[in-house]
Amino acid sequence: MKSAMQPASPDNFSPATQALLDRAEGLCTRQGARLTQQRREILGLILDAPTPVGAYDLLEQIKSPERKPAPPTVYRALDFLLEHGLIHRIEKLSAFVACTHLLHNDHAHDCAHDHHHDDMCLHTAQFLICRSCKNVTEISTPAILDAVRATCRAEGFVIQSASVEIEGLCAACAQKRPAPAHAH
Amino acid sequence: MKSAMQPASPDNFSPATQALLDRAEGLCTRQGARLTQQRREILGLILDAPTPVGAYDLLEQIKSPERKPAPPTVYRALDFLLEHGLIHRIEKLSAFVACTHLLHNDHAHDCAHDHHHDDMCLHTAQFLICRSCKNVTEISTPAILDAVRATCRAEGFVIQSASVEIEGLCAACAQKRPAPAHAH
DNA sequence: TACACTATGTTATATTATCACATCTAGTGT
DNA sequence: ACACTAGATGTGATAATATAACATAGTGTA
Repeated sequence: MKSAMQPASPDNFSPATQALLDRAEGLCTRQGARLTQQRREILGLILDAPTPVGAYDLLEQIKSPERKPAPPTVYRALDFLLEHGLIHRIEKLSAFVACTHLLHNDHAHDCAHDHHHDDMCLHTAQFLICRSCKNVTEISTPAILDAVRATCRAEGFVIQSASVEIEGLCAACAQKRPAPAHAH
Repeated sequence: MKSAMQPASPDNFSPATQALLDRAEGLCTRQGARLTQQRREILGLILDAPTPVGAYDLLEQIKSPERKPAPPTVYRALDFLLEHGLIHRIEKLSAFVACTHLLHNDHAHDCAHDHHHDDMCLHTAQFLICRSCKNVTEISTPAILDAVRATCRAEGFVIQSASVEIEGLCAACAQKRPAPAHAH
């Protein structure tokens, strides 16, 4: 009677989440890395969260009567997930979200290298952050990335990573609470 | 004999910096705000720093035998300067830089509203962050901003602020220490 | 088994930022 | 000059985020 409402702690993830975790594991294996239980759990919690999660939120969530992990446990897992492109850090929020490449089942099975290889190696990502509902949407607009690349080429700047964080109101929230047309 | 080498603490700023501070004061006045001594000092230190400065660096710098300010002193000044568009926060570095609009003397005297009004109200900024020499360059590429705006329009997202932070190697450092052409 | 390598546990601490409340100061109106 | 008010600053405590350093345990391989 309660199995459906269990907290998602020690691997009580939904089948959908498990499927994503399995995909992530595949990605890691191909990179010669291991998605351990610990990392899998952290990634699962991030996947299931409706909005970006802070490191200390995760820390609380993985605590149990038997296990009282310390911050490094979480940060190490986060570092791993970041390095392997499974999650992103939203700088403005000091919080973490799953990479959409992982989430989008569209071209499911061998999506492993479906996204542009460039984009991966550049650790590039773009986010729309809603200040009202706290939802964060990862977008992949070639136009923005192209503009960034063009600028860097012009400056002779060698890009290693680029992040675009746009704060404001998402379409849904903008309707409910439209931005005041401020006079000046 | 030592006046030229004094630490830049209690308003020992160069004439050039003083000029910028005066400009900043003008900007504030027009906005009905006051650039107090304290705020002026913090802004001066940021202007004079070669690279972005952390809040606690500033805190150390404004300490003197007579004055031992606490963190809120610095953060309050920083908040003020941010709100009035005189500085930016580099999220990836948790550090602060002067806004280039303030620095560029090109069209000097009444530059107060020279930059696009839009850009100011949007709190928009773009940075090239060199991981080698730590220099940060603020760029103002219309192409990037346009691409961002176009994307948001398409999504129905209302932009309140947007930041683009690009990490890598500046032209100078890229030559000295070229990025390894990594095999895969 | 022995070894090397990776991952995890554990304690302490560093770094960045804010809260809450007291005090002071500058401008305003009388 | 006076009192009033709003903004600015001082002060002490604490919150929130992140890392260092070193010990231990697991995993794959010769």
